[in-house]
Amino acid sequence: MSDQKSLPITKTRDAERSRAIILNAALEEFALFGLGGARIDRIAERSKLNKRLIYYYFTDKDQLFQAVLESAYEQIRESEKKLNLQALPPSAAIRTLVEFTWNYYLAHPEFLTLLNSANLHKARHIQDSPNVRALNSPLIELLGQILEKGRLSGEFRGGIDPVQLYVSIAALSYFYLSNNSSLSAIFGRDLMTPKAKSERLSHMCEVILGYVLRN
Amino acid sequence: MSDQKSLPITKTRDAERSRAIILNAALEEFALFGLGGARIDRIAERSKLNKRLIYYYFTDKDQLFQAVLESAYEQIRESEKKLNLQALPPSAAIRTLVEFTWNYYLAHPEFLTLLNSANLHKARHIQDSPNVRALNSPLIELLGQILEKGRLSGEFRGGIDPVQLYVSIAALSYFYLSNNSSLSAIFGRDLMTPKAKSERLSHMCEVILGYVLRN
DNA sequence: TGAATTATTCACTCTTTGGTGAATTAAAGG
DNA sequence: CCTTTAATTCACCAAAGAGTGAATAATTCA
Repeated sequence: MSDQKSLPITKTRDAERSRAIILNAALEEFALFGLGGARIDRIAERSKLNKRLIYYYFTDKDQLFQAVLESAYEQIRESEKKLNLQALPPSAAIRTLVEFTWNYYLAHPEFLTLLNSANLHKARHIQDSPNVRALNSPLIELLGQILEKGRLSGEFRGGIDPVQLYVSIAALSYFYLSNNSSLSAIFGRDLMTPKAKSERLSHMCEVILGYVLRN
Repeated sequence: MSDQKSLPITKTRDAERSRAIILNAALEEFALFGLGGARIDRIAERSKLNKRLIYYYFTDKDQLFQAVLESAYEQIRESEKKLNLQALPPSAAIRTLVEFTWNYYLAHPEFLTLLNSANLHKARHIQDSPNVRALNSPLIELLGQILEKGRLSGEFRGGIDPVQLYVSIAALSYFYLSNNSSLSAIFGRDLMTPKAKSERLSHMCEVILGYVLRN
């Protein structure tokens, strides 16, 4: 009935939406190819928006990358908040943190790749971002409290630096997942089967809890 | 006295030498910028050899990268061999391995960056390289023996998977060093001061030994 | 409804980049 | 030596890639 001959589809405009779409497409691209390998033209294709828009919103490739990083950090911090670790007994809190870290990285492999790119560039994009630095992991403080609580109750050993512990917890998951391809190739063993993954999680819990628990 | 006017410096030729120079220049470049960010022209400049030579010896960028990877793996395997862990008592052997890993990564930051690039590309270059895969870490077998020896003497707990342990030992050093820039930025604390490094090493030894030792 | 503003598209450009064909020069072998 | 072979240089290209000026169309606001 309606006359579709000239298709006068008036395209709706929405800056917020476009920005978000671009950010998401860029996240995919950077995660897949790294900062150096990412292509702005491909990000445009992915987002199905005009390339010029990317520059309109983000100025250049580096600032786009920085925005992507900021958004990725916001997301993980957001998830961390929901953990509600202070409510748990110390050892359960630590175990929960190990599991959370593992599951988060598993569900967000882009985060790992992104961080690798950021570090290849000496974290310049993070240093330039007050936003990310402000997110200054409140988790560390919380972890400090948990360790102290555990120590007072006699469960935990004393003298643990929360930063060292946090880094170690992250390290055990991060390295396994980020380097999974090369490790699998070298050991000639698929490290991503359900069984392998579950074994890894158990191992990591044993290592970390074995360390924090007295005895 | 001698007539230097026409500088008839006849350039000596040496395929092996040129190959090695290129490989080294490529290692630097890839380590600095990653596979995607590396520039063949820059590798030519670094090596002070003609760009065409790079293609003459290595065919293309990917094969050059693969050759660099192979060489890097050969080197670390070579160093590992010199450790002579079998001669040590089990717990000393484990501690030595932790220290070696840390020191090697510290002395060869290129190795970390290289591996990150390889993994970004799903370790395609490793899978395509029989050479690297053949280097199939004899360390794992050795580590298995050490664990068994420790278990029999009652020092170590049982049921430890050498691969998991190896991955964890590598992880603790690798993550700290590879992500040092972003971690330093986020925690607002320089993780590469001599003090910080020595604390990290102690921490890692405690974590790993705390895990393997019975009790 | 019309003017001002903001979002989007179009059409380019200037460089860089991986890669190559063919000439040239040194070393090796007879 | 002289010829053959292997190492090195030269000049070049087509494609890709980051980035931009200016036109256009939707929205907002008066």
